[in-house]
Parts: sequence; structure tokens; C-alpha cells
Amino acid sequence: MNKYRSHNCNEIRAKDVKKKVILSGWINKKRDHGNLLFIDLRDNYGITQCIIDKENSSFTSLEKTQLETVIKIEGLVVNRSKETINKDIDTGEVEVVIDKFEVLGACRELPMPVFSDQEYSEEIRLKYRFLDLRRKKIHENIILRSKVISFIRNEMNNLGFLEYQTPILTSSSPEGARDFLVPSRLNPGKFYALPQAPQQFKQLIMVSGFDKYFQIAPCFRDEDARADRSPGEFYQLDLEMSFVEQEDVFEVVEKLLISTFKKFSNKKLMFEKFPKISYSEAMLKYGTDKPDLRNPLIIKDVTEIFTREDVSLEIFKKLVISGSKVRCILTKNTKNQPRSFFDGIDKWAKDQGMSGMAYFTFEKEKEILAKGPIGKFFSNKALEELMKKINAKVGDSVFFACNKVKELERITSLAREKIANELKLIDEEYFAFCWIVDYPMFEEDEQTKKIKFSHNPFSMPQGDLDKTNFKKPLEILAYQYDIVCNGIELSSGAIRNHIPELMYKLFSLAGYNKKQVDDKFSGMINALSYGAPPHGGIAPGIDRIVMLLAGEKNIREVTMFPMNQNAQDLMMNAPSEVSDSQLKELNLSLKKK
RNA sequence: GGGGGUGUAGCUCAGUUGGUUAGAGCGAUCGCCUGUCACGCGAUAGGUCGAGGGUUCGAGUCCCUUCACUCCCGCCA
Repeated sequence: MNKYRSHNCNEIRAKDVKKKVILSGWINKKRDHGNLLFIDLRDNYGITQCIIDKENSSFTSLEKTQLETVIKIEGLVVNRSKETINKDIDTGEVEVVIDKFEVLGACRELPMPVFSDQEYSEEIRLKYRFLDLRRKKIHENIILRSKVISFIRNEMNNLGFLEYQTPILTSSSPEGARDFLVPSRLNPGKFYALPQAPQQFKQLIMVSGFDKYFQIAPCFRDEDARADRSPGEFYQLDLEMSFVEQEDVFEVVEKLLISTFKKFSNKKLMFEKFPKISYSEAMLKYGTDKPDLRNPLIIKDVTEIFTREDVSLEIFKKLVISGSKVRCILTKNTKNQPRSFFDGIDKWAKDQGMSGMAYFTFEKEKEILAKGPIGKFFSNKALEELMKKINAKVGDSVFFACNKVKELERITSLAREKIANELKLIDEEYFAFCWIVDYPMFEEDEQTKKIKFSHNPFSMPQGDLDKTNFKKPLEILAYQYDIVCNGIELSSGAIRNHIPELMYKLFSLAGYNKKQVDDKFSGMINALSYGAPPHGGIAPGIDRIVMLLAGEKNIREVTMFPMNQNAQDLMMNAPSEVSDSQLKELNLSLKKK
């Protein structure tokens, strides 16, 4: 028998009564009655109540032992009397009468309690992550993460994919996020980069003839953090397939995500077949390319109404003449909402840096009228036309925003979320997946007005390439797609461009000449010219999938050892300074501040 | 880079219009308690009120600067 334990702390049951057992674990909680002491002993698996009384010579020293000390106890399993059974724990019908105990790992005074429902500051949690991780909720989240990853691996294998590793030390890529750089000792003055994603490698794997690849891949991007975005590093389920069209990728991913979400969550799927929404439609209807489809509110363009002569809201009309658009959000049957609801939205909008949100409610006396601050600026006819256009009924309200398209999209997207939350229109018991498709290949850089790749330079343009009008690059769509769940972008992917000549052509539109492309993407462009299969893939974010499954709003709740917002690891003290000799060996010198 | 929020005991927080010696719960230490499971009861220790400056007879509270954490915008092909 193992010297530390005969059972774990979630194993002993009524059938074990009268057995001599050895348990090891952390002191989760003590309840000291002076002559009788209860110890809740905790390990990864659960809790067992242990008991000792004054008759035992170890009583006094056990009584003085700190919480979170690791101890080993030996004792006898006994039944609890009926009225002392604890139904909240699996071992609650029994307890262990301690015969002797031994401290295996002493514990100093705790900087934060482990057994508590309190919330703690991120700072203290991250500094003492090893204590934080002992706490039930996050401990279970991390175990869930492990199980999800293992399930996904298994499913991918079943779907015929094989897992291949790709380099961590690679070359810096010119586009996209900022790279983490690693100096090369053997090549002074030169740097590796950590991969932002194994993008080029997975395409090379296809060129190498492996057909179906996947990897739970670490990705490194030196960009600022968000609640749903770890600074520094995160994981993707990276996958790529040869001889496929967009639909083939969709089929695999839908299968995988549906089985994963059904297995690990009790929430319902809003759609078993994920709806496909074009990028342009999403931007109009939801103001974003990551819409939360649990939210029933839809944005509509009503610019036309404000060109009518019988609408006299001059502030909007002037903006419309100078190129702004007006978009609105209709809320059903809200005529009885208190004034504070409407004004609250308006005030909130102003807090968001907008000029506020105008609103009114459709009512009917003799004829249709608009009740609200801007109602008087609309003629009867204009109101009827508006109602028809946005499918409104008497009793519904409508919120308007007016701005240049890009800002308008941002505003209405946020407003859609805000209003839905206020009206409690979002059912938290659902996962609503969708595909966003038909991304434009290029976009105009706002500052420089130059054409640039809007997503991924390696994506395949849509349509018959002979007929594509390369003179109007902004009109070219790509086989580029995102998958979104509950307003969170889970991944993006594409059918790749495997034709070198076309690649040069597209890069030239974005201002890169042949030599620059050859320099920057030598590995890949070279490979594509030696017989590359048509291929495509996608890369769902593992952290975000687990976050959704765990019902967490912050990615650190499903990450074992995350960095803080400033990309520092407070526990390991990273990043840190290095010695002069290390720098010298790397042929680096630091600028004095 | 920009905007918002927070910062008071080891932890979680309260602290009124600026006014006596800055409080509570948990934790720690000591004492009492043989059926608790957030055990109970009593006592003690524990504070640069994030830091610096200013206004004031007087600042945890008002003003300025700054730091830390966090949320958001930019950024994340």
C-alpha cells in the first residue's frame, strides 16, 4: 500500500465502515469544539470529514495546525449518526476517526483564504495563483478545460485528422499582430519570432501531402489584453484540410462544436445548423461581425426617411446631406416602459461618446403619432412610411443614431446590446452559433487611404478569377469566414490561395511587389509553386470555447497561469531583467533610459 | 496611446456636509466549549487610509500629480 493514502478524499463510503484508512490532503476547514475537533480534509477529488477528540495525544498539535497545511491521517471509518449526515459532500454519510496524523507540508499564514466564497482582487489571485487554483470553482474550470481538450483531440482523430507539431521558434511575419521576438545567439543581430499562429506551417503541411491536420496550438501575439483575450499567449484548435471547399470545413467544425457543447454544457443550442450571415449583412443588421444572435434586436437603415420634406429633424438632415446615415433599433411593445428607461439609454449613449440616441414610441389616437422628444419632427405620413419600413406596430419604440457609417456601426452595435440587456431580452440558457461569411478581400486604411488586406492575405478570392475585376479590389470577396457564438468570435478561417501567380497579383494590389512577397513569405510562396493542393481551414480558440462552456466572462478564469493586463506574470515575476553576460552572449545592448 | 472604475487591517468591505482616539466580518494569537459542517462564545494584536504635493484651524473625505489593478476604445492579418 502507498504510504500516503489508501483512498482519496472523495472515495470513502458507508461500505468502508470499520476499515482502517490513510488519507492525505489539505486542511480545508477546522471546526474546533475544544474537546472535539472536526477537520475537513480536501484533495483534488473531494472532501472527507475527519474527527479527533481530546483523548488522543495528537489532539493539541492538530488543533494548532494551520488551514491549508498538507497532512496525512490514519484512522477508522465510522458511520455518522443520521442527524449529522452531510448531503452536500459525497462522503457525507461517513467520517474518519483520526488515530494519528503527520504534517507533510506546513503552511504559513495565508495571504488569501482558500475556503471562501469571497471574490479577491486579480492582483492577489495571480500572485498566489497556486492558492487560488485550490479554490473549487476555478479548480473545476481547469479540469473542464483538460477534459474539453482531450475530447476535442479524440473527436478530431475520429474525423480523420492527425495532430502534428509545428515550430515555436520561427520567423517574424510582416503583417498582423506584433511579434514576440527571441534573439539568436548563433546568429548575432537576428531574431526568431514566436508564431502568431501556425498559419504558414499548416499550409506547408498540406503542400507536404498530409491532407488533414490539427493541433492544439499555442499562439503568441504581443497585443493588449481584453477580458476575453489573454495577453501574450493563447491556444487554438488549428486545423487544415486539403481538397476542400468552404462547406467541407463548415461541416467538420459544426460537428465538432455541436458534440463538444452538448457534452460539456446543459445549455441549449439555438441552432443545430449554424446560420450563415454575410459580412455586409452582419454589419448592417448587428453593427458588428460578431453578433450575439440570442439578442433579437435588429438594426435597420432609415436614412431615406430623413431626406423627406415632411421630416424636420434638422440636426439629422444636415448630417445626412454631408454623408452620414441614420440607423435605428426597434423595440417591441415598449410603450409602457418608464421614461427613465428611454432617458437611461440616451444618457448611456452620451457616456459612450455619442451625441445621444433619439427615440420615440408609436402611439395611435385618431391617427398615428410619435410620442417622445423628437416625435414632433415627423409628419403623419412619414411615421406611417417608417412603420412600414421597419415593420413597427403601435406600442413599439424606436431608437435612432446618426453618424458616418463606421462610427454608426459601432454605436448601434453597442446600443443593441445595451437595450437588450435593459429589457432582459437575452436568454442566457442558449448558445447561438453562426458563421460570418463573404468577407471582403481588401479594405481601405482609414489613415493612409491605401488598400490593405482586410483579414488574411492567404485567402482565396471568390468567383471566377477570369472575370474578377482587379481594378475594383474593394469589391472582391474572399472565401474567408468566422465562427461566432453569443457575440464572441471563436475563430476565423479561410479557403487558402494556393496559386502563386494569383498571390502575387493580390499582394500587388496591397502594394507589395514580387520581390517583397518572395522575401517575406519565401517558405510558403516557394512551396506553393511545387504542386500545392487546394486547401482551407480554420482555428477555433480553445480558451474561448472553454470560457463559454464554463459560463465565465473572463478568460483568466479558464487559464491556469495567466498574465495580468500588462502582460506580467506576478507569480513568476516575468518579464524580468537579464544579466549583462546574457545580453553580451546574445550580442544585445540596452538603451539607457 | 486614450477614456471609465477601484485602491482603507493579512483578506473582503463600511466610513455621513471636511471635525474627538479610523470601524465590522473573516483570518491570526490567547482562553472557554464533545457533534460541527460558514460551529459557537470571550479577549488581544494588527492601519504610511496606494504614493507625493496642495487647500484648510483641521483631510480617509476637497484639489493637483503619480503609481497599481481592472473594464473599454485604439490594437488583435
